[in-house]
Amino acid sequence: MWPGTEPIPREFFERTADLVARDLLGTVLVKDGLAGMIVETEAYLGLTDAAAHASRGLTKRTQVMFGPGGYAYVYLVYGMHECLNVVTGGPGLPHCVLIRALEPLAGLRAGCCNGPGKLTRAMGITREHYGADLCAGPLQLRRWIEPVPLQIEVTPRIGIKHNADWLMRFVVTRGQHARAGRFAG
DNA sequence: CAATAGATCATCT
DNA sequence: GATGATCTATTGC
Repeated sequence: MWPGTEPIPREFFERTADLVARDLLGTVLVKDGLAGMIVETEAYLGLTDAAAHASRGLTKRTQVMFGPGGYAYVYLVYGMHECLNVVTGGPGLPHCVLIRALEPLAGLRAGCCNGPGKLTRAMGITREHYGADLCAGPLQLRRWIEPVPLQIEVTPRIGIKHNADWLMRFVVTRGQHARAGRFAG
């Protein structure tokens, strides 16, 4: 399944969130028969970033971010939407990357994944996936064995109040369709 | 087409 | 008790 891709090693995630957020563009999120390519991410820089949940310290909700990278941080926003994040940084560096949009590759309808709350609903991701290992397992991130050329835009993050001028949002503006045919049939 | 309002609840103060 | 890393429908130009 998922030809042309491979699992992502944990070292990939154990870097600062800005680097991982950029490099996650073009990678593939898979679950059951569903797959989507990540085309929009945001970096949250832990204790040094007032916009990050982890900036207020270790709580029951944020604890997964204080552990090793490559695990899922899923939480509920606005009482109705779940958001999927990837833990990055590593122990002692509680960074994470919010997955904001996917380009459908398999089993997903067009327009279903252009938003952090929508993509979790489309893929059936809930708080039950809190702490799930994204390097291996049913909910998994995979990268292309052959690199994908992408044009990337960097902008401020959406919907936050603190550090609203930080350029920590990464968006694919070109190239996202380059590999879509691989999963088509 | 742009702006605004309402839904709805876990988490933290 | 207030708030929020959202989405959708509705209102107003």
